[in-house]
Amino acid sequence: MSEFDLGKFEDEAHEQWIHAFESNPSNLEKFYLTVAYPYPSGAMHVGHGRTYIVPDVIARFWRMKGRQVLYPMAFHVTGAPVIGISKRIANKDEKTIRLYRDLYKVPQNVLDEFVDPLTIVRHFAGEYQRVMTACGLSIDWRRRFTTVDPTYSKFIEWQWKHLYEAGHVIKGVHPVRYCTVDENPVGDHDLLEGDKAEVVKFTLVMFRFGDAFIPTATLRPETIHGVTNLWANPTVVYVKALVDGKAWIVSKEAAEKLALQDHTVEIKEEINGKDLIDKKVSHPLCGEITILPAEFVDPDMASGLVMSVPAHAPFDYIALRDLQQAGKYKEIKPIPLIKVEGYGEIPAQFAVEKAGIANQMDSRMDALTQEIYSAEFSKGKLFEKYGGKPVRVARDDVAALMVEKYDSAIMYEFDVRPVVCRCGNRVRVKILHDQWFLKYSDPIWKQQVSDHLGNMALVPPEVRAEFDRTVGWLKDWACTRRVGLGTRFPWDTTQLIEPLSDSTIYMAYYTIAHKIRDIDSKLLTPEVFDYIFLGKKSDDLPEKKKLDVMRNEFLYWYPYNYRFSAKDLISNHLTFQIFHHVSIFPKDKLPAGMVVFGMGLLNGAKMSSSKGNVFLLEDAVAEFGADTVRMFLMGSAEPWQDFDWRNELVISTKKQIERFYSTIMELRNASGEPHDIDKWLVSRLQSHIERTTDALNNFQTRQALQEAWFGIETDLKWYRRRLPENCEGSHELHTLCSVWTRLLSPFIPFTGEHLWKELAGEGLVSFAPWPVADKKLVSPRIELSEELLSRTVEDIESIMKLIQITPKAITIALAPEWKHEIFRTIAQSADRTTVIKEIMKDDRMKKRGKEATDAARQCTTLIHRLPPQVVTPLALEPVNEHAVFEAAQAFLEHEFGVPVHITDAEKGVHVKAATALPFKPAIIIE
RNA sequence: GCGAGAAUAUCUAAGUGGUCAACAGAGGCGGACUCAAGAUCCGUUCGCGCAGGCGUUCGCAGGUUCGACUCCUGCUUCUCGCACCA
Repeated sequence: MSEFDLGKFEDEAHEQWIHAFESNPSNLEKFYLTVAYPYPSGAMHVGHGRTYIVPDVIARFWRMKGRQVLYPMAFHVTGAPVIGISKRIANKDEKTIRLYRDLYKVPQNVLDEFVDPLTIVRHFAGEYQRVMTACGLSIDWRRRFTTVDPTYSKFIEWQWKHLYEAGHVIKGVHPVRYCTVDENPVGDHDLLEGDKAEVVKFTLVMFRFGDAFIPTATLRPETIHGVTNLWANPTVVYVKALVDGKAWIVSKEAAEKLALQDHTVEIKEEINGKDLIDKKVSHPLCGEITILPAEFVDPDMASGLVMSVPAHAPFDYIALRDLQQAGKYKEIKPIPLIKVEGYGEIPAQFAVEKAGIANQMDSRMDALTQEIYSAEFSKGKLFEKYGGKPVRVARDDVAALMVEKYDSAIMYEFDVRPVVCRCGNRVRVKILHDQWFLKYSDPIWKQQVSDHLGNMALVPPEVRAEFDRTVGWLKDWACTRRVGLGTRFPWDTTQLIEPLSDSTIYMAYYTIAHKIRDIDSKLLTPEVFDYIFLGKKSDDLPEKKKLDVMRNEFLYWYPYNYRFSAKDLISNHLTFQIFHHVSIFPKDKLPAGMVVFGMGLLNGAKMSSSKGNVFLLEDAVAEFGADTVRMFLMGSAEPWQDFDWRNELVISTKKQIERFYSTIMELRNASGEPHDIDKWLVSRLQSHIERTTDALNNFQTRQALQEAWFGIETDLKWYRRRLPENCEGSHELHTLCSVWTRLLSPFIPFTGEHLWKELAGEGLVSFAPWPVADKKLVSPRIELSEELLSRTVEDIESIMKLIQITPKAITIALAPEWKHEIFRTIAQSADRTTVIKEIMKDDRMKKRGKEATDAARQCTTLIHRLPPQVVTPLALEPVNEHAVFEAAQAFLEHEFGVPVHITDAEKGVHVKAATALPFKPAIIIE
């Protein structure tokens, strides 16, 4: 007999699986599932493991159910991250090198090559395939591709041609985070600081100052009527600059920013902040006012100069109050212009005084400012003399008016600062021209997506709300980039197609990925793809025969049945791909379903490569075995729940597999004659088959394992206990071994293959038929009898534990027929509260008096306590309790080591016998 | 702040109106086996109880109901997303 050796099982299986999962169109019904392909910039950890093992278990399940299953894999290598990584490695950045050398264990000679970004993704793509294979993923690797393959680029170009023709691709202007040193837009992952910063749109209110303008930046242009002064910082150096030909006075920083935002800026002279103080400026909407000094004015905030509305801005109010308390500018009074319920005449004053704020350094100032802004925006109304409009309306009206008539401009700025690039430089807002967008805001397109989403199977169903919301909320998506790897944008080849936008319909590409390689990418015109995917015929298509083969592959496999992905992709990728599908493919080729996963934790903390809190998948497989890793990941939580990897739990999973293995090895040769209890075991097995199948149909890997593993194991324990002494199991057990091995093999395929051979199964277990429950083998009566017996055994045990005497004999007293009658009447009645009265109308019961009412009351309680699957059959037909216990007498005597008597409760053996009820005999221990 | 979910015993976690002191697993404790360890098996794991029982529990506070872990309202805490990017 061979030892339990996962490593050996793995070697054996790999040898047999080499080309086993390559999948071609056939006569069988297909099942096509895909999972979001990885961006291979580092090594796989156990969290990735689950992402790809869940679909594998499902793939293996459907394969055994007789479907032609396709599970393909590719690598997403477009985008910017590896560019940054290779730069950092070239710059000998310690942190990056440590991550790759020590955590990901990249050999030095390979690491040296990483200065070229493509080698990084190529290296890890190879690693991914190796580790995925080690995990036993049943992938058709012939279809592997990367998103920079020339043929793939042609496919993307074809897709974009359609999107463009459908009017979904539009050109626009877009403010981005921009690093002036790198001369590139900056993504989230390239920020040292300020990753939460948002770009906000300020209105520059232009105050006339001699021959120049002083622009002040504000989010609240409607408050212009309440401006009492400007604020300038006396310690800051300002500049006079020609902006688009007009003289502006702004901070030095602001001049730089404006140059990035569609303005020509020519600096003429420097002006010290203190020279501006007490100077007069004017604006048509508020007249002449004075520039006052304030230290809180930040030269790096927008224009570096602000207008002061002390009636409505707490900062302005306090700054003015401070100056006035020092005896200056006493003549300036706050000018209220907005009425807002609950904030008195002058909201800023009201709020500051209510909060008891002493000076501008108070930490509550920001919160207070926010509070007043929100209150005024949601409930405030301008005074009648200023138009009387609600603030939310007036704000946009005034802004538009100012731009139109009073020389105002727009300036973009971050709401949180500083924002710092990884290179150490400050990030600015730059307006990009020639920016292309996917018009996800298009209501017609949205509607098509919503309509189709309604037809899709979403797992778990709760995610539907989030999808619906995402579709409603999506705005236009900037879909071109200036840096990174990827396909050139057809209408502006200096730009690249953005990485999320080139990954929306690649599931269709898998169907032809292994064939299209044979065709020179130069021949891959849009007409070629039109033919393959849409069936549009056109003249002189190249390589027509090959195209027909691909057309057939596509028609066979598409649409995919299920797409798997982690839940964080709902708000982008998973929704994008529906947009693109509905735009390009006909209705019968639109995706059928999606399964959304939870996230992974490691020892209770979030997994994160950068924090070093990861456990590499390869190490896990080497340490515990692939089957152990698979079974643990599938069994610890359902796919959509978050899971937690803990080594000690994984170890016990390994023991379970070992126990399963040795049980099968032990049982497979049993050859005894069948006993009654075999019928019970076989009957129970059918329901385990059914429940495991149901669970996997619903992607519930945990539920399936509970049934297929613990469910069967528990029954087997009872079976062995019930087996007569000196009896080995019957040959029925061989069937059980075969069924059990097949039920578990999607989870533990390596052990499965090995055992399948030991059981002399035909071919590979990976392709063996999935067990089907046989209704003929289900016998509810036997299960019910066994239930009665096991409940009685439990009762005896619990009594024995309590009374702590050494028993000499046990008597089981069975309830008389009239109690069964009462039980049935109650169990069948709709209203269990009044049924007692009905029963007592019967003369036979009346004669028994209190004894009968007591029995009725006890039966009611009992019926409530028993599970419905017990009560329902009992209501129709009682169990022959005599027969059950007499057949089990030897078993009971063996269990308890004393003589067991079975008798009728009414034979007067003991007072306790009176407590006997149907399905709950009285127990007398002496 | 906005949107989507979640909260159950030591931990993971099942449970959508009476099958519930609450499936299952892990861990702990006790025992059997053993020279010993591991593995395996058995028992126990809210409190009380020398007869199969009783009491108090499922984030917090209320409510609906004959009856609530399950339904409703409010609160608290946690996770995910909120975009120019994998």
